[in-house]
Amino acid sequence: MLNGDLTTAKKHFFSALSDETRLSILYALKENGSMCVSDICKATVKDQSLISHHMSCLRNCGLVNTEKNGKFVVYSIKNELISQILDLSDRHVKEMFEGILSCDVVKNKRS
Amino acid sequence: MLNGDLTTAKKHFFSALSDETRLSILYALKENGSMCVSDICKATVKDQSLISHHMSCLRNCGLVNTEKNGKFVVYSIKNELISQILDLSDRHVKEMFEGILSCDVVKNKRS
DNA sequence: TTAACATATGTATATATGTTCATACGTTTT
DNA sequence: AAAACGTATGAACATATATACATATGTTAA
Repeated sequence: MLNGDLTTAKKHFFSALSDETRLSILYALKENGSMCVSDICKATVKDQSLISHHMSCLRNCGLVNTEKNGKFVVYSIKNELISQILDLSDRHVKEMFEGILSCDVVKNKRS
Repeated sequence: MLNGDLTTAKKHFFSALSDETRLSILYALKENGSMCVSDICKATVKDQSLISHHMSCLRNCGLVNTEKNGKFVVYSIKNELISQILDLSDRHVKEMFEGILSCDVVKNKRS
C-alpha cells in the first residue's frame, strides 16, 4: 500500500463525514439501530434518489453495513470503531462549537 | 446551541480533515511535536501562502494550537482528543483501504 | 530607518461535489 | 404477466473549495 494512496483514502473517509445530509443519516442510524432506505428518507426528509447516492458514499467508505431483506435494503452503522470516532468527534465539536462557527468560511455561507 | 448549528459545526470539523494538504500537515505535526510555518512548508513541500490558509482552517476548527515565538508562529496538535480521533480514523482507513479506493469518485479522479 | 525575514490575507480561477431529474433494475403482489 | 413498490444509477447544473498570485502586516537584524 502506497503512502499517497493511504492519504487519499483518509481524505475520502473524512469527506464522507463532511456533509450535513450524510451526518444526519449516520445519526439517524445511530439512534434507530438499523433502517431501510425509505425510513431514512422519512427521518431526514430527503428524496430517495439523494439518499441512495449518499448511502453509496457511506458504504464505499466503510461507514455503514448493508443487508438485503426482500425488496428492502437495511443499513446500520458499520461497527464500534465508527461509533467511537463519531462520539469523540461529537465531544470535540461541542467543546469547540463557537470557534468553528466563527470561522470565516462558515460565516460567509450564512450571508 | 441550535441542533442545526451543531451539525454545521460537525460538517466543518470533518471538512477540515478532508483535504490531503491539511492531513499531511497534521501528520507532520504529529511526528514532530511542534513546528513553525516555514518548517511545515518544507515538510509538506508547499508554498507559504497555501500553508497559512490551511493553518487558519485548522486553527478555526480546533485541530491545532498556536503559539507565537518572536517572528515565528509555532503550531502543534491541539490535544489528546484530536490525536485519538486521528488514530482511530487511521485504524479504520487501513482496514477499509481497498474499499475506499475502489469508490467510483476516487477512481474517476485518477482517470 | 531600512532591509530582510516570517506569516497572514484578499482575490481570482479551476475543479470537486451535492442535488435534482429521469430512468433502470430487482422484488413482491395481484 | 402486469402493476406496484423499493432501491440504484447516470447526467446536468449550481455551488463550494483548494490553489496560486499579489500584497499586507508584524518582527528582527544591520
